[in-house]
Amino acid sequence: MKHQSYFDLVYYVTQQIPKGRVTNYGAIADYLSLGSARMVGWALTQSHSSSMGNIPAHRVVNRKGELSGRLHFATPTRMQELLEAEGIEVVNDKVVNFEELFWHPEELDDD
DNA sequence: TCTTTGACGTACA
DNA sequence: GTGTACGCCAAAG
Repeated sequence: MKHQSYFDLVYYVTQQIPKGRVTNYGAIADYLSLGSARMVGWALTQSHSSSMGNIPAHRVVNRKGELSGRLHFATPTRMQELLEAEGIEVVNDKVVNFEELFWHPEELDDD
């Protein structure tokens, strides 16, 4: 690891999110000490420009578990489709059992 | 350089 | 529960 922008840090953490789990912007921002959840959101807007490319941004939702960033995907329904494909229930653009599926960066529960 | 905006979150009326 | 205000900090115009 070398000097990396908060962008890369956000991308890295986002990629660590286990399949079928979700997290929110505040958790990542706090874990990386970015100081603002907006930095996470902003980084994800540029996720398509990241060197890694495949950033599972669909696993990152807001504090309410709402798919606030769905409009930034290829299609507004893309985010929900990806979540449902991982076994996550989405109703009315919100994650069902969000608290149960919530994942914290510190847990790093691989598998 | 200044102003506005933003995939957020918390506080308060 | 809803609406408004503010903090946070970076990018775009």
